[in-house]
Parts: sequence; structure tokens; C-alpha cells
Amino acid sequence: MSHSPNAEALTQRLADSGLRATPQREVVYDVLLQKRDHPTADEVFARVKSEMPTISLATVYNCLETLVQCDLVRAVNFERGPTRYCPNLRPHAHFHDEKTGRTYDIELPPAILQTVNTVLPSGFDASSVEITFRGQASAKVANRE
Amino acid sequence: MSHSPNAEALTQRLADSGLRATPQREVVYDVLLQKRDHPTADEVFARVKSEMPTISLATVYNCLETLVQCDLVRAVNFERGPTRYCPNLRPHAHFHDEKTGRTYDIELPPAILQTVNTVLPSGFDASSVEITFRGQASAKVANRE
DNA sequence: AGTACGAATTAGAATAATTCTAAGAAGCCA
DNA sequence: TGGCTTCTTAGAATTATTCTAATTCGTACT
Repeated sequence: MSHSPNAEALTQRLADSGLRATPQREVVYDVLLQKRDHPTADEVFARVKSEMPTISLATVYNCLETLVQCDLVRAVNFERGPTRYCPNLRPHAHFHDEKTGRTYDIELPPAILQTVNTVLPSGFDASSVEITFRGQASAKVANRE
Repeated sequence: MSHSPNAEALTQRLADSGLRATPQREVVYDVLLQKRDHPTADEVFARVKSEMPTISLATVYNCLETLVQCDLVRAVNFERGPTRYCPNLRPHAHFHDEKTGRTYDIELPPAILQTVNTVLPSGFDASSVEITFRGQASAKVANRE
């Protein structure tokens, strides 16, 4: 009963890779799901500490790496600076607001991915595509969050 | 007569931003154009030193930053690790070969950019898009370079 | 229940990439 | 030439991440 609602899915995915569902991994995954911005490892560390004060930063890095390996979380790098983590697994692009520094997920219709893939000359076999927009989001959008 | 063929364009662009065309900036820009892979600042530093042994790493960082500001060079970050620099100004995507670590430029027909922009909900105003593929390039492609 | 063994966590040291600082050199123009 | 600003430089500082080696945990056997 102390399990978070995501614990089962997490346990399953980890088991698929021969890994254990530890309390640290659960709490790291939970904080990512709770606030779906795109936190850095440090920010995750700060949030996790309030629930589990004894956790170490190294463990947060380890857990995030593990979650990325299991395809439960995406690591995102669009500018120089710390890696950010994103628990949204559906195909989506990112919109980076240059004024506020905030990052939004933009859902992608499957058709667009196919279209984008047509630009690849023969000989290039892509397993994934990443699309990142930069620009300005209106105040309306900013408040929605 | 000691000018590189790109010196004029460089001087012009810098002047537009109220900046000077220094020997350091010229040589940094030149090495980027000479070998159109996607070098890190350290790699640029190594190449530049053979032409200008007294240049410092800090200056290479400064010059690269300046060139990016003037839109003569693009800074690229697709994975955790050092920023890479790319003198290709035409709209293009990147293909990152996961086996070799090599990065290829993929030319983009203008139409595709418009199509991609249609995925943005209202309220998002993009000034640029970045598209990055990950996957495998065939041996044929690898040799072409 | 006890123990053996691999997996996971931890603190702190180490490394890598980048930025900062303060001093000096170079270019420009009155 | 003198004075102002821009640029470069070396080295220190900072930031993000990874590594190391020592513990702890979990599971599975007895």
C-alpha cells in the first residue's frame, strides 16, 4: 500500500532488463511524473531529498541513467548545460522558450515522423528522430501549465 | 594576400555586429570550413594551434561564441558531452551514427520545415527548428566523406 | 535463522567542459 | 601620441558528471 501508482509498471520494466525496483528508483521515477517539467539531475535530487533525505546525488544520477536504459525516461540535451529528463514516452517534440527558458512538450502526429524521415538519403537508417523548436510561447501558453 | 578566401564574408558579418575581424577569429573560422566534420572546441583548438601556436583555448571558446552570435556557425548539442560546431548555414538536419559517433549533415528542402511547423499549437511561435536523427549509416555513406 | 553473492547505494575524489577574472596587447581615432 | 575600447591570454574557478572503493541490501540457498 506504500507503493506509488507507477510502481508496477516500473517494476515490470526494470525486471525486463534484469534489474530491481528499489525505493530510490521508485522515488526518482515518481518525482519525474509528478511535475512534468524537464528537470536536471540536480533538480531531481532536490525534489527527491524531501521524500528521502538520505539519498545521494550519485544515486540520482544512477537511477536516471537506469530509467533511460529501460526506456522509461528520455534524456534531453538541447543546449550546453546539464542534461534534462523527461518521462513523456509518447512521440513528441520539444519547444524551448528563449525568454523564460521553459520547455514544453509538443505532441507529434505519427504521420509527421514518416514525413520527416523522407528527407533521409538512401544509406541512412534512423532509429529515432528528435525535433526541437526554439522561440517564444505566448503568455496564454505559459499560464496553462 | 594573406587573407583566406572567407575573410571578406567574415569581416562583413563581424562588422555588422560591431566587431573586428581578428587573426584569431579568421583562423578559427577557416579550420571550421576546411574540415566539415563537427569538431568540439578542443578539437578546433588542436587544429588551430598548428597554424597559430600561441592561441589560447579561452580565445578559441571566445571566437566560437562570437561566430555563433554572428550566425556564421551553428552550435550543436545532441548528447551530453562537449558542444560541437558546424559552419553549414543552409537549413539542414543532423544524422548521428550511433556506431561510429560520426555526424552527417542532411539537407532539408524548405517545404519540410513548413510542414514540421504545422505541429505547433497556437501560442507557440518558433524562430528555428532543429532535427536530429539517430541510427546507422551504411558503409557506402561512411566512405563518401 | 544464517550465510553467501551479486546488485545497489553512498560519500567523496577525480575528471571534463566551460566560464570567469584580471592583466596585458592591439587597433582606432581625435 | 594619448586615451579609449576591444580582444586575447593564462590560470583559477565553477559546473556537470563519472569514478572508486567501501558499505548495505536483497535474494536464494541451506
